[in-house]
Amino acid sequence: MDRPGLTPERLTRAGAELADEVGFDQVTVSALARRFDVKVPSLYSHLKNSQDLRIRIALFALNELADRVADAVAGRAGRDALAAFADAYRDYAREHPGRYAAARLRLDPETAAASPGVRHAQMARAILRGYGLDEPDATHAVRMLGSVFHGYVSLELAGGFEHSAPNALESWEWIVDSLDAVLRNRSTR
Amino acid sequence: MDRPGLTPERLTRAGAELADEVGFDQVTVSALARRFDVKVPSLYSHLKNSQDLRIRIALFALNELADRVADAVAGRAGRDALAAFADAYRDYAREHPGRYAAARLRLDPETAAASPGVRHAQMARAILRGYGLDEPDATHAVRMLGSVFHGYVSLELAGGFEHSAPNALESWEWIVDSLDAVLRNRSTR
DNA sequence: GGATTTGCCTAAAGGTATTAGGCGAGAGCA
DNA sequence: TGCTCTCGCCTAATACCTTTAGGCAAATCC
Repeated sequence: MDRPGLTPERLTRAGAELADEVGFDQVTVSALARRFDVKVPSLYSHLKNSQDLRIRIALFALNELADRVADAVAGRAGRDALAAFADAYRDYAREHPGRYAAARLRLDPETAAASPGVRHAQMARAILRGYGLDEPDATHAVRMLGSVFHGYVSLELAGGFEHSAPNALESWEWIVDSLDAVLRNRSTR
Repeated sequence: MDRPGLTPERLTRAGAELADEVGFDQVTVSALARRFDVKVPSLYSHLKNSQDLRIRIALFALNELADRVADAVAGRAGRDALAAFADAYRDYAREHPGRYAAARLRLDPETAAASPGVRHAQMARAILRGYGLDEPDATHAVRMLGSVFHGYVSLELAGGFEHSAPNALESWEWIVDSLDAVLRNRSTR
């Protein structure tokens, strides 16, 4: 009787893949057990419960996304950095819609504070340094960028831009341009 | 044996209330049956299934939100109209988080095309008329507004702005100002 | 007033989440 | 080599949600 070698890490990764295939809300302990060809209760030695699984997937996705964004913006500044950040964000969501949905899971404050989510905020601030914004403008700007990126990607993934011209990429570039213009205008320099 | 007088409309409205109380993803046929003090299968004479219930709640919420927005922007133009639109949107989401979540339910294309969602797009376009945008800028702008409003409200409802200064309202106003500035800049007039 | 329709009910099957407890295989030790 | 212990997956069982099939009684219609 071969043991499948379940670990929280393998389960999390498989859960992330499952999310991309069938949607994050279809990620279930049962489906994961089927994927490993084990019985459902076997997973409960490695996972606290169903919500624990979802949180692990969310943290996994946040980390992966933060890595991508960090990589994309490295060595860039100003408009370049903004566009790289934006594209990294959108591309990740398009490649991994289930993981992206997972990354939006509401985390309790302690978990969130210790999560890779803080890396995201730091990177957004780093990009804004190029625009010379003082507080509280910098915070407002971080929130605006987060809102636009998340909002656009959500609407695009939901199919909101599928059946009308112009295509989603054109609007995305127009919007990134607009954000760049706003930030330059807000600059105190 | 008094009959509770179930109808799809009453079930939908009660479902919307339930969503605001316990969250849209906790809205279940069982919970609704409990609320009416009837047995679960009784609801299946009035609802096709669980998904049908969710769709009805989504359409209900979309309609209600469109009414609110229409009311808010009536008689306004330019920056005034934009702010009224934005605030109506945000206020609805804060008052009715469950219904707001319902309104984000992904609808199949036919349902969406016949849904109150089209009213939303029309109202957004109406507001943009005041800014004198030609196509395709107008479409880009509609998408940008939708993204920002939806993104901001999602992040705020998820508690993203709770534990940091400045407060969510200040950022909201800063962002609406920024949008107004962008749109004025994009104007061909 | 009798037939029909309507509206909620019981019964039943299937899926997911979760806990409790069992059993066998491999690790450590003599 | 043989004993013990632990670990990892298993069976059993409970509970809740969804959905279908079919029954029964009250309301409605002629």
